[in-house]
Amino acid sequence: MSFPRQYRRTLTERSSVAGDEARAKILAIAFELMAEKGYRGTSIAQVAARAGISQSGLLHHFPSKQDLLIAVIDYRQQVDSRTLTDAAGHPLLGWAAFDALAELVRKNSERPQVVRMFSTLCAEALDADHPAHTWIQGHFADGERTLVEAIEFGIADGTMHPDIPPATVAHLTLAIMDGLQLQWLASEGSLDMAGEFEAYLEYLKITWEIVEE
Amino acid sequence: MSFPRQYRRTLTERSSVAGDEARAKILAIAFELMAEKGYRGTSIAQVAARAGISQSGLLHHFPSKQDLLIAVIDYRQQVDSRTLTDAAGHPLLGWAAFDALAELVRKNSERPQVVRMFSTLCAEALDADHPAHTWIQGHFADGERTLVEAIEFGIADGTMHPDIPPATVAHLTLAIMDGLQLQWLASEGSLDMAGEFEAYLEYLKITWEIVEE
DNA sequence: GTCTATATTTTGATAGAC
DNA sequence: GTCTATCAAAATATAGAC
Repeated sequence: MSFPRQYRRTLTERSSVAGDEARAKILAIAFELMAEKGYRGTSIAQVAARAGISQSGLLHHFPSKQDLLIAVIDYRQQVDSRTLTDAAGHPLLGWAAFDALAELVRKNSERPQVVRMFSTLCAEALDADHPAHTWIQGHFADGERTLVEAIEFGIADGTMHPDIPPATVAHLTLAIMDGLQLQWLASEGSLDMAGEFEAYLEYLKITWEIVEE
Repeated sequence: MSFPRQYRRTLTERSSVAGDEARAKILAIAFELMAEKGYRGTSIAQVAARAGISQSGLLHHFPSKQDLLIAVIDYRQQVDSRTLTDAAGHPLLGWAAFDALAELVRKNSERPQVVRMFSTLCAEALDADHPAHTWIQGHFADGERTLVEAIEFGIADGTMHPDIPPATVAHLTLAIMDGLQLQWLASEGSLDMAGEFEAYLEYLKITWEIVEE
């Protein structure tokens, strides 16, 4: 299949290599800066300066500071997606979901920037006036729902004890992840975040796992 | 015992009622505002306006924005002190320390402002350039040390299983507290933070408590 | 102890040339 | 697509009167 020449031309022009490179560079620097200083602590002038572009040059790609924030959040979303899904895109259920979380924590312990971005923006976005407030509420709600479903499957499955309280274990598990991130960042990486989470998972299995004999 | 008149006079003047009231009002409003918007998101003009005083009037009591932040952190420190100590000021040890934490979580679940202040400033202060960076590092280090000592006492005491890993359990317990706070704030109080922490404590005791027969 | 006035930067954003 | 020039508002802080 081939496009008529005028459409081909349009496509080429819209995604010019130089343009995308500039956009990507701005986005990467905004990500880094907002991870460290938050949305409120980051100015578009700082981002522009580090990206080696003028402030107006930046605003050509992202018309406002909020647009830049949205792009940063979207980028993080992409980086993390499919973590709790299998190769076919189906959600992981039962203990597989918890093992995937342990895998995610291990992955995160090698990218402080991504962890920092979440911890910083998450706390900042607790404020109802923050542009990412809705995002963070959805993030927590999604996390809880996903884990609750995974646990309910584990009960039905016969691999988790029927007395396990799904919502409580979901809350505690997500709390451990977020809380360990704070300690890990504050300790400048000296805390073994992945190891501690795996220890938690081990105790969880001792308490609630049902193993076939 | 009585002071010579000139000293008495000095003491009276230094802590004039009107002055302390203004200071206290400014402090309360700064606390509230920084809890919501963080240090970077709060301007001294906003604090002054809400306190019904001019910007310069505020700066008479707190010479700079940083001084205001330090006062806010000190104030929180006072509110929370003696939580892990008994009436005589001695540290609580063994399971008593964990029970005191559960009590603290229950108390916190009735003062969102205090919780919000910690969660917001904690994340903001992860940045090495933040004026409260040293404070937050000390906060985490203190928390870990206190809990590790409490657990080691419990082992020596014979009330905790000798295989309990003190540092890991300390990290997980503090992580649960901080992580639950984020979820609780994001859910606008609909999550039962105290109940979930007590559930965690129950599992912890099932796993590690040694009960006399 | 509180005020008005002011200085100096920095902020987010726009207009318009190239 | 990137720039310079510019704007209006907001920021922290100081000086000095009362």
